[in-house]
Amino acid sequence: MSAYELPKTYDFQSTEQRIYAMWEQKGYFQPHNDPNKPDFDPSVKPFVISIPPPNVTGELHLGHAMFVSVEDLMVRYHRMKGYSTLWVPGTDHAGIATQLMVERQLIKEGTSREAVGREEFLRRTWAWKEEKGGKITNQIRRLGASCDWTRERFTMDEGLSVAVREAFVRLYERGLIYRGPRLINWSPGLKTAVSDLEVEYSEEPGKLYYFKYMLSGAEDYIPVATTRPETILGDTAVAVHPEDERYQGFIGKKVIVPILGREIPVIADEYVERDFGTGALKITPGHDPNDYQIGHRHGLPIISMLDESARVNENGGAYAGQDRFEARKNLWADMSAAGLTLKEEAYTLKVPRSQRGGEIVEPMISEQWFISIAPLAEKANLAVQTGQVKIVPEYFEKVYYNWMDNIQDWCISRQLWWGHRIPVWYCAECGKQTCAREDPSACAHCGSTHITQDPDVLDTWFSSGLWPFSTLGWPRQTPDLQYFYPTSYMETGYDILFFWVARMMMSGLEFTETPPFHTIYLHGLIRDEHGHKMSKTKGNVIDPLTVMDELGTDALRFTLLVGSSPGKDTNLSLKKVEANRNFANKLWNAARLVITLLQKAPTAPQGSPHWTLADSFIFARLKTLTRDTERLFQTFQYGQAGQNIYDFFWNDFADWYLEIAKLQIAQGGDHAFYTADLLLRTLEASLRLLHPFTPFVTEELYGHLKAAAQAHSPHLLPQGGTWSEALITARWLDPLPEEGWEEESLREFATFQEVIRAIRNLRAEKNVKPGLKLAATLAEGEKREGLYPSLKNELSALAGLDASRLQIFTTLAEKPAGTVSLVVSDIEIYLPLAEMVNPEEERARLQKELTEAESHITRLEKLLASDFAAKAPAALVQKEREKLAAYQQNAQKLREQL
RNA sequence: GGGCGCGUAGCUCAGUUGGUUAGAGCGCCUCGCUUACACCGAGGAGGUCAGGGGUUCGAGUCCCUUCGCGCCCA
Repeated sequence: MSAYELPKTYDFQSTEQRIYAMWEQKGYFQPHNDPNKPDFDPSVKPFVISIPPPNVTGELHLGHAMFVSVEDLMVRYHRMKGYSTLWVPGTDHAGIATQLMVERQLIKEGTSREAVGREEFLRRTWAWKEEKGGKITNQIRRLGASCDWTRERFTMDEGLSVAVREAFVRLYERGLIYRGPRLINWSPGLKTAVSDLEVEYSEEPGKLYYFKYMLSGAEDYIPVATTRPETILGDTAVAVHPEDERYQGFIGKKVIVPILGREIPVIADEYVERDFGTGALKITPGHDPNDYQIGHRHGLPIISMLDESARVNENGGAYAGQDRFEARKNLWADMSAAGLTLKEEAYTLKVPRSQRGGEIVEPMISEQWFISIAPLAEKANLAVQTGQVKIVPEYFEKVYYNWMDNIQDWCISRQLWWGHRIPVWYCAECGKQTCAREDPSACAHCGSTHITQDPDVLDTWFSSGLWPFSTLGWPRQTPDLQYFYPTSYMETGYDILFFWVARMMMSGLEFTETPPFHTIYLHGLIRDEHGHKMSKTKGNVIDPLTVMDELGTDALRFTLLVGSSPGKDTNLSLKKVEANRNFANKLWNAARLVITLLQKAPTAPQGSPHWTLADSFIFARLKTLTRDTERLFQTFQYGQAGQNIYDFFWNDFADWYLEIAKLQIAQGGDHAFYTADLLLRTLEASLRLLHPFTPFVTEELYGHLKAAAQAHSPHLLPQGGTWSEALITARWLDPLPEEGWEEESLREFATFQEVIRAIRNLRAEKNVKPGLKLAATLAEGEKREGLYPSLKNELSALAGLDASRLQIFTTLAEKPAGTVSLVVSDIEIYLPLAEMVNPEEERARLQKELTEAESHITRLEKLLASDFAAKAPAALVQKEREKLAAYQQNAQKLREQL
């Protein structure tokens, strides 16, 4: 017999790349039922996920590792279930980030974006993308992502650009896109508009400045407080609360803007908080969103006092040309000199900072493109309300509604070069706009050829919003689009629910008249082991690539998937990953043992199987596991599912069944054959259930197990009867139904485990030498007559008894002399340890057990005498009655010992 | 200000239609290199499930409330 042997530890480093290459090369990542091929069967159900496209400039971080782990699990599960599974990968062009990167390179070369010009800049950006853009996708491959790389997309690809163009033109034609001056968030560093969503408000120490707004033609003044004195230059009113007695007399009068000397009105508005500051509010509609609205209500003029670099412009009088913070200092100093200041107070500001780079953004009036979003939002809201689209976890539905109900028009233009250019041309002669699917050569209104295209590009999220259908070929009705769309799940982090998911919902409903997916699964964010956000400054960043190098991809994936639940943040520690590396090794070694054992078994059975108690136990447990796993997968509780499989494999299978199986194999004959058969089936089933979690080690072991089994015997087959070419495409193990015999086997095996634990416990307590085999006498009780004699070997081996000196009786008339007794349920065990123990201590031990049993008896008697018996489900009551009977028997046996 | 969530063993967390004696990993204590695994095995200590009230035969789980913490939106 040529022995099939495995190395002593699982070497993930030599395995992962090889396995991934094999999967990809064999085409397993592609849907098995492809609408572009002649044998396509439209009746086969597809399962589709579009990847949340990472930035093409990106580097792998744990957020990526998380979504890849979850999505790959979903995809592998459905693939094994027989769906025609498609996971579409790709990247987005990340307008700002990519442009910055290329600009930085240009600056290093001593030139600049402006110097090389738009065309050359774009050429260089594409060159950069071609050269370096593949990095993130290769890193995603390392995570084991089983996406169809033949369908990889990029938001700036020709096809996706056509989609963007089509979407823009359609919205334009429907009148949902407009251009105009509005208050937007401006990035002075990047010189572009940024989305409201891309602004974070950080609490920072600052000051509240109190000063005088002098009444025109009088000595009186209104005290006003502000956090940003420089914006005084753009003030167009002072507002007070209409019911504020202090300022009643001022309403309708004029006040004078400090230093500049402009006259502005005092207005009354209920927005003003009387308790804040002085209760009088300066209004700067050109540089504050709330003031902007108040300005609108009162028809106030809007003054922009900053230019695109956030320097004071010509409206700032003497301060023109100064930076915003410089102007703040100077203006305040001048006001102070003029006797217009009152005081300064420490105050915590909420400073608006750009998510990218942390620069302080400036609310400014600017000419931008917008989408009238309300009509789209309404449909998107309805799709969730009607249950067409489900959000997991459910409580995020409220967050979604809340946002949709308060949605603001979406500013889609960016003053960048890298991105989809706005397809609108302005005519120099008639002044009208031409918006077209194909680049026009003449004005659509007057035919003039003097037209110029709008210089702006679209927000990257505009193209990402089309992702689920643009990647499948939309607006063309491709076979992929027809078959794979709408997609199935949208899986991503809850932090981009608004940025991206909401926008896909709106775009999908608008352009394809269907929600782009039926389920939105949101995972939480990953924090460090103490729940802190990871950041470079804190130095607590965990790099997934390093983790994979050191502990293996499967360990990282399993850690991210298990112990986390949907929508909740996960704290990751390397300790956990290490524990799961150990689990992978446990799998490896259990499989190694199974392979060794099955080669020791006969190659064919002689008769039909006689299953032992241990056999029944492990199979019953496996059956329960298959049912639990299915239920948990269907309800998105992947973490719990993984935990269950882990517990089953390590505790039930490795710690208990394998130990017993060694003995059963050693017996030889049919017993050995059927043990090998069950070992194989249980292990193979475990590999299938685990494959979506830990694809590499399970695939590798599947290969070894299959080869070893096939080499040994044609009769050794997996549950279900057939081997698959590879585990990735093996059929999922469907739930195994209960047949009625399981409960008793499980109960009896649990008692057997307790007997062993009781003996081990006593041995440990009494410091019996580990190698010393004890004699023992056991009374198994009438109801299980004959069971323990059949377990003699197993009991001896596991409890450290000497099988030749182990006597088993049904009942015993009297206690053997010189022994210590143990009682488990109604089983009595006697060990010849009398000389090692103090009789008083023994009595105390037994008395303690009796007291405990009696307290249970009292509790259960009380329970069964209460309303419980009448109102609780009958099966439950019955169970409690049985428990009571068991405790009564146990107590009886204990009393006999005392 | 509006909304959402969390508080379970020393640490990090599971615990989903309410139903045994509330679990895991790590850490801790005692043993043990028994030919799958020391990335291991055996045994053990450790919890008023934040506090209070309510619903129920029965509450970590449902409701109310107090305290503490976090997040999102204004």
